[in-house]
Amino acid sequence: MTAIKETSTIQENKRYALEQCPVSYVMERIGGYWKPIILYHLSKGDKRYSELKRAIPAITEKMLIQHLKQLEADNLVIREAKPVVPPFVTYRLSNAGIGLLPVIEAMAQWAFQDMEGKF
Amino acid sequence: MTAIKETSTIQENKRYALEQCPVSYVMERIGGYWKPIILYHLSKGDKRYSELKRAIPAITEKMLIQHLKQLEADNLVIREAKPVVPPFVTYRLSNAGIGLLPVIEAMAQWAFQDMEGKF
DNA sequence: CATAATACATACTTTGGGGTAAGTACTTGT
DNA sequence: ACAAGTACTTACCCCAAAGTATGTATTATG
Repeated sequence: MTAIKETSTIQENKRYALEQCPVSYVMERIGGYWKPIILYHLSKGDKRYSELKRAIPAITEKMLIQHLKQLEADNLVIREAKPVVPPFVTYRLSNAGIGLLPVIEAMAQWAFQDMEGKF
Repeated sequence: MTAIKETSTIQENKRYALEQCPVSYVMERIGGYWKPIILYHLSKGDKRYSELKRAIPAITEKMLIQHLKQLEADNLVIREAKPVVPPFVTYRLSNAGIGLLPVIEAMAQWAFQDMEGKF
């Protein structure tokens, strides 16, 4: 989970951004290549780890759990593991994650309108 | 404006993300450290280049125009330059940019709720 | 005994977004 | 003559996010 140098300018700017701008605050949590896609899939229903993997063929396993862990740490998704073998792990949106649905939907709406040249 | 290697996996994945996920489509356009902040400021009214600079003290001039150019190329902001000297350049949201306001507001709402531990 | 399936972990490498620093053109004010 | 203000541009560097590749534990099944 890649250690972070606390002194770098980029980290200070990140902090600045988070304090100044609610939009940055959100981006910090759902940004990156894969998090939006994962959230989009989970917004359509709970999914097992392997289901997500199959649903997003282009993602590597490293990226998948890395982001799932971060989303879990950020309280956006909840991990549920049944103590069986082979493992059975389900991911679903938390309350905070569900709270993001209006954002997700607003984005989707804009995206489709923009794609169709509506602006 | 940093050349991009067209063959890299990361670029292919970006393309994949854009095609698969409307959320990624939006993030591609408003992502990064500074774009959200710039948009947030412009959402409160048109601004000159120097006004933006003063409004966001932590940003460097390189980052500021770089992102303004990208936002312009992405049709989110409109640049208007009066042919006077010293230069007088104004930036404002385009129709597509204005279309993003619901997204911005949904994000802001979520951010403030999350900050106050509402989830 | 070996392979498959599931859900990860971890060492190593790449790359592109962001940062630093300096320069440009043109005019007004002192 | 020189600094100050405005809106940029350009060359160079760094590092954190993303990618590659391989390994782990456990049990069922042929």
